[in-house]
Amino acid sequence: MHLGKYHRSVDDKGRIAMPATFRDAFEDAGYIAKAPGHHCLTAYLPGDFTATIERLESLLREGQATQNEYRQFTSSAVEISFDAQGRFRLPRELRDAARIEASAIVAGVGTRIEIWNPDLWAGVEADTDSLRGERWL
Amino acid sequence: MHLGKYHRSVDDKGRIAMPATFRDAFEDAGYIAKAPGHHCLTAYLPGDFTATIERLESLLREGQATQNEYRQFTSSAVEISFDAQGRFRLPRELRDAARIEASAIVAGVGTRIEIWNPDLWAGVEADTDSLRGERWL
DNA sequence: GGGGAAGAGTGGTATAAAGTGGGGATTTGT
DNA sequence: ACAAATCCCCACTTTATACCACTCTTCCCC
Repeated sequence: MHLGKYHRSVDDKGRIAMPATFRDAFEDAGYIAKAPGHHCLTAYLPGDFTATIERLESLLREGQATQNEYRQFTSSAVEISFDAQGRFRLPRELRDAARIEASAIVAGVGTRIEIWNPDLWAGVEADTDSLRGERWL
Repeated sequence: MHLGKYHRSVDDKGRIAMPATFRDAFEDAGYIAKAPGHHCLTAYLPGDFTATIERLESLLREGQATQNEYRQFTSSAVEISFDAQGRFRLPRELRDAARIEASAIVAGVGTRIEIWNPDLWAGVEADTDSLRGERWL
């Protein structure tokens, strides 16, 4: 399970340091894809990614998902690897899609890890309307 | 598995550079055919292509596919090879069929690789009606 | 509490690889 | 024989990758 929120710089080559807490879960590789709606990016452990793809392909065969849905998800995804300092490279295409420039928020969101533009992330924290913790605390 | 989206120029000789990520999977050769509906082209690894042909022939025997379907697919296909710079040549016939001119999108779509006219690809990405990622993420 | 070691985050440089454009010889078809 | 298409090199620009260097924090251990 992934927890915690980290602020990271993004240099002009698109390099981001994966927080050390998360890095150990990746065995030298991982995947990044646009989240539906493109508000942020999602980072997957290798196993989680293939499981997600298989779930989507299964829906595709049953006619529950469309070819364009499959195209959008797979074509937005990239495999990442880490350099000796634990950084990975975020292609410009993905940075632009999530409006990420000189810095980003890397957040552990339980089952997944998300990468946000800091200003957009502030919007998540400002959204108190939907907070109804009394149902689950 | 093929992932990622790449923009490529197509010169007046019909040459396209296969993205390096995909190129390694081809052992010096591959196949390109019109996708059903001809919205785009599909590139196959040698093994995937023969498997696709065999699947189609199997459907043909069972009466699930027509002879014209078989004719169209096989006759549209061409074998490709790569030059020293990793480029392959897209015959005019196929470029015209997919409305590809001076540039193209090469997209990894999981089990296959597709080649699109950039404007038509924009239509794929604009198709958000079908986005219901909550079912599989 | 102080000193040292180890790890985490950031920045820069050098080298290799990828992508693009073009020339000229050879082949193909008319 | 001629024009068009194809193939095989070569050259250049941009981008990615692998290293190396430095700072700052944290964590031991004395």
